[in-house]
Amino acid sequence: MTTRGRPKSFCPDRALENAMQLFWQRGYEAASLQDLQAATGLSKSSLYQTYPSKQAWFVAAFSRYVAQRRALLLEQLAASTSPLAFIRERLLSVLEDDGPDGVPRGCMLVNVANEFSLSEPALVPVLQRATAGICQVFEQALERAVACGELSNAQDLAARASYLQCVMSGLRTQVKSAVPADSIRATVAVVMASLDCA
Amino acid sequence: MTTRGRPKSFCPDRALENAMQLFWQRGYEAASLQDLQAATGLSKSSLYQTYPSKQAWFVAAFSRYVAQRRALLLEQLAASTSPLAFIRERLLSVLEDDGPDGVPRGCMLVNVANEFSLSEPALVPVLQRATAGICQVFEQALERAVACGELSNAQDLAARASYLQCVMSGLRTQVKSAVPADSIRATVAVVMASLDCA
DNA sequence: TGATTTTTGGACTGATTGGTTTTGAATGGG
DNA sequence: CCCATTCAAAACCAATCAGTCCAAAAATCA
Repeated sequence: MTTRGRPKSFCPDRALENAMQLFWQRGYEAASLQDLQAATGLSKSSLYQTYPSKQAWFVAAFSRYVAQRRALLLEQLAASTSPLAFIRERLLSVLEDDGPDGVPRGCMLVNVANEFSLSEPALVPVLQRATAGICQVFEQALERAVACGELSNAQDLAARASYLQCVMSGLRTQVKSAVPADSIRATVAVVMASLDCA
Repeated sequence: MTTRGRPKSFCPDRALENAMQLFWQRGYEAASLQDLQAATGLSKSSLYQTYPSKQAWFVAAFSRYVAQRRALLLEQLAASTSPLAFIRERLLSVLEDDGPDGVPRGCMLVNVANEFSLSEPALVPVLQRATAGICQVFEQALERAVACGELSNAQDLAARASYLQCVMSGLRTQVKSAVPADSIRATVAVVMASLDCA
């Protein structure tokens, strides 16, 4: 059972990464097969041999994004000395999110949720788990904040985590609505002040 | 200068309302001209005689939505005895937002912002003004809350208004991510508690 | 009646969509 | 050498897209 025939001449992982970047930036509908070819560098034949459809490419790319993003957040949290600073930085990061064309890419989770609403049953559980995953990271951050004395109110951390995820999504939409950066920063300040209120 | 020839047999306002409902539910790209014909009841010829392109129909429909929504919010605020209750009700209303197909329509402002990011220059000022308009309503509500003693902290009302608009958008995205209703309600509770913290 | 205008509906364009199939060369292992 | 596999490029598919155009019917006014 060894490999026979001509070996793959491209890296499937790299191809998927590039596809992910494409779908992230353009969404599903707006990204055509031509775009997908250009992004991955693969021919149409190779595309359809790797995944059987555009949809399959998309769900693979989206899953990749979800895993990557959660991992990145956890990494940033671990690297941060102050949990609250971590949260503030994450919220403020929506301001530096421009894609190569100067248009904010946003968070692919938010993008996908808004493009499909709940009309694609296959995506619903993925979306649900992904959102919950992000909330978990925020909850972990809040727990640490309590542990290190940055946060006095230790109740309902899960609710506050979901609240933070909600605010994050809202900020992303505001950025895409051309809300001025000062306003975004002011909102972040309100949110940070709200975290420690009785 | 009297009217000559066959009179219009349809109501342009009704047609635009129906077009608005369509674009609200489906977005711009996903709504085809056939859908637009079906929704408005107009023939293709009449469609293109009323507005010169699909884009023109869309911006007209979107402008209509923006005006209508702001008016509705102001009306609800005026009808409400408690400004804070008004805010809570608006936030919770994201839970009752299903379209005819059981899929949440969301807020057309949020939908448009996420579909186009900032890639359509013609939409940017419309989006910006519309978002600011919603914020104004929330700011008015906060002012009233201060006036009637429901809110003790009277500082930075504009920032808190933008914050509420942000939360609203975030909640809409969470609904489209299949976040459970209980979690939504918990988040709303956190937000309401945050409004009055020092 | 005649002039004018809007109606509908269908034919038609040219481009693009996602997807299939074919072809023939490249590249390996057995 | 032979077989298996993969490659890229192109042809091809039916469907759909937004948009244009035309013709004939219908409805009003002068």
